[in-house]
Amino acid sequence: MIALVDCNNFYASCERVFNPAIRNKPVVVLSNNDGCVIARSAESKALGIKMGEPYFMLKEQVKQHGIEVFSSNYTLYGDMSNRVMKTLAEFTPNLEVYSIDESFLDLGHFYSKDLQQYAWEIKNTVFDWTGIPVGIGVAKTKTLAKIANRLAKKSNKANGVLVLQEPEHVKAALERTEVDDIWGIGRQHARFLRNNNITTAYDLTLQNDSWVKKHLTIVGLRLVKELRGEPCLELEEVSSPKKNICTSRSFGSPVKNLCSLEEATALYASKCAYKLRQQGSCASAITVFITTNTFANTKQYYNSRTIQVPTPVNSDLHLIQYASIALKSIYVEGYIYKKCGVIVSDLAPENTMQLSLFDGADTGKHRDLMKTLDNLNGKYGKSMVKSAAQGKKDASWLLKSEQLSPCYTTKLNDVIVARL
DNA sequence: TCTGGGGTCCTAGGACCC
DNA sequence: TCTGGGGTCCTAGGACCC
Repeated sequence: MIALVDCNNFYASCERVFNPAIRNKPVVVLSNNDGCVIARSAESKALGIKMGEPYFMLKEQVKQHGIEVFSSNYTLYGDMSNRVMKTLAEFTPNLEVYSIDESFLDLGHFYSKDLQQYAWEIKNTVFDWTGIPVGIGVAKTKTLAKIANRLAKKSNKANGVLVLQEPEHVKAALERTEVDDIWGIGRQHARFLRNNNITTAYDLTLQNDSWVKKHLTIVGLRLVKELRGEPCLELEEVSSPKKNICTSRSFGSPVKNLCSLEEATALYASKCAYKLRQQGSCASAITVFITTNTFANTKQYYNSRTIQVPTPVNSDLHLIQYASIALKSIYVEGYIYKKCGVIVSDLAPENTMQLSLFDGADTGKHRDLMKTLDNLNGKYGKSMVKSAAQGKKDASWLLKSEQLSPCYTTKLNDVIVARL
């Protein structure tokens, strides 16, 4: 049996743990740049606030209902996530951390225990140890566990924990689940299924395998088998290294000049370089893209450029150099830019790197330099030491984060300031 | 005025090989 | 009218996830 443990309204719950004054108030957390709503407490959902709603369209409601608004604080959420996952690891030797707020737990070894009771023990312990409320669904496959989890949260009777084991319970759950709500069925496939009179998960399990494969590909067929109780998706306990890494942001205020774009590109290139080093990879291709604001009624421009490099790299300085060349080749004056980003691809492990015969990249020197840089920044705070190309920390193009909460769990200084 | 930022996998079609 | 039979690799685009 597999359990899916999912944190309720995760970002909003994180804000509440350290701020008791907002525990019974409606809370929303905004996307980067304070753009739109990405997390809502139960009270905010009840007010009808939608996922992805632009914040500027919400200001009246915020005032009217006293909604507590927060910029997203990924330092805090990442640390809280670690605490939750560590707690979950106490309950099983086999666990897959699926996202920042979800984990699959293999409960196969506990068949003799009462699963319902065990799930409750997990739920209560996570809350006691971290302050984060979770929902738990238990079933024979990952896809069914997802369905159980969803119903666990919806049903008053289940109250956050649902075990689907008996065939009649599984069938009832499938009949209560619309195709749109199945994990792995997105908008397009849901519309297609509805057009074919398949409206519930149960309907889908009755379809013929070859028809499913023809229209929903092999991915859809696996999904249908999982719904029927046949496991097709393994628990992935070790996360495999990323094949692409991207860092991109919208600007806090519109950008026209090349100089600001260069600073932003340098910053994102160095973030990509850091992520590469963290997973022990080097990149052979570096892409830079820039775009105007697609929502605005102004002249639009989008372009990107990919540079293949002779020797794979993961040094800030190399990445920044290549990214700058790419940027200059696509920059056109006269547009108002909203966003840019850096993508690194063709990744290879750094210890099996193929060196170029004609390239004097000084790989060893850069490796030592980056190790020192990472050590210093790890000890004294990120961007303590950085390339001058990244510009100053008060640049106007930087993200808007006007309602940021303190990093309660990772920065002592933040907490002291907050208390004062 | 103001609309996020990451990822993965699959398929079809083209170019190429013998 | 008829015009082989395998393959591989790459890319773009589409679908999905959080």
